[in-house]
Amino acid sequence: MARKTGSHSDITGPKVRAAAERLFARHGYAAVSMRQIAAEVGVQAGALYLYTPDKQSLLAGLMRDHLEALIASWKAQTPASHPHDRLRQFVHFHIGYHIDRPDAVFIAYMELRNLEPDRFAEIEALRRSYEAELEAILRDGQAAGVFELADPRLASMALIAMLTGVTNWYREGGRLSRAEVEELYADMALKSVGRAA
Amino acid sequence: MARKTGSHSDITGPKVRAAAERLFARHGYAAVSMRQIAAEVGVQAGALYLYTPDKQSLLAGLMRDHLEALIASWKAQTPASHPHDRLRQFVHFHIGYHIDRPDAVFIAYMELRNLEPDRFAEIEALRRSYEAELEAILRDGQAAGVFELADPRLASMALIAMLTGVTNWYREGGRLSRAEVEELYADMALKSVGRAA
DNA sequence: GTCTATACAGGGATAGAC
DNA sequence: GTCTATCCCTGTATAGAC
Repeated sequence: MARKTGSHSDITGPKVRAAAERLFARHGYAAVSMRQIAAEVGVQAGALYLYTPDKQSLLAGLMRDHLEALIASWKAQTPASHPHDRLRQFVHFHIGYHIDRPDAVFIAYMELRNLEPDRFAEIEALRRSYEAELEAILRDGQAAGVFELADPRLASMALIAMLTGVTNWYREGGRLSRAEVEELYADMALKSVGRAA
Repeated sequence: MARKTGSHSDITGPKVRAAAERLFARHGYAAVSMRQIAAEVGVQAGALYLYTPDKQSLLAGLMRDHLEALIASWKAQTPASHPHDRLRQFVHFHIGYHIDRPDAVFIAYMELRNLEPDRFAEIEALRRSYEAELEAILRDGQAAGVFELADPRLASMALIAMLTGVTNWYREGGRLSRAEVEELYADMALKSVGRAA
């Protein structure tokens, strides 16, 4: 048996981050205290400062890690060759990824205003680089004559908002399965950038 | 000339609400203090309690007033007779109304979690009754054979999210005019519920 | 109606013992 | 690595003078 006391930085660090993520998502960054986070982890408030220089760094770290993992995960997908299939692939990926990480998603989209300018710019750049992936798909499809788009930038904003909104209402075990939800959104997305009905 | 001192409750009350709306939207409810609001208005913190019993009532009041005005304003529109035109009318109304009130919109969608259960239920009911207006349009269009919809409830969620997202990026005097934005969103919305291209 | 003054709880963060 | 203890600030809200 390993001894009960000793170094725990390799386990406590992730626990701190997990607790912060859950609490920030549930109550909002500003409404959560370091003491609450500490209580969730089972340590005293002062001990948190072994794992983060301050509260805001904890928030920024969660956001950065989430967005970097999101982008890396998308780029790891084998790209479908036709814009039509590629868009469908994006919809499935985006919804699936977001449904699985509601807390991280919520924080990354809602707590931006609690970052100081430098950190805000960094996180915002990550977010825009992800959005640019969708915009590229739309532009490719437009160039190939597959999509009918008056404005690819606006269309990418509209679609991202539509897709991300799924996290506001989707519940595991609800009326619609994940696969059904993904299919229905993909159908709407594809129709919205196609030729007028 | 009217005297400089005396009763100001008829003017200070609205100023308190306006300041709270601006600050809550900018920094988040939890991050804004009563002292900050008071400073914006030009009174002491204690004086705010002449206009609200507490901070949360101030928030709930802003939300309720916004949603009630939104719903009343939509119901005051002369309904277009065909589902197709009615949906287009909804898109124009929704975007126009939301672009004009970014602060109120932001608060009503983001600060729900800061309400206690009773107030949450009240505000949430208002929000759902507004969403039901869109869902009704979609169902009517489906029944009339104008729209092709696998699931009107999901489609209404998807469209509301898409439309409301415009407040995240639209800026007065930007690349696209209001009218252009409304048109482009209306086109996408109509295509998304139409027949597959 | 607004003010000053203040009560009292809780915030983030640090120091130093163990 | 975690603890207790604590600093100092800020939070909401109230009391009582004017």
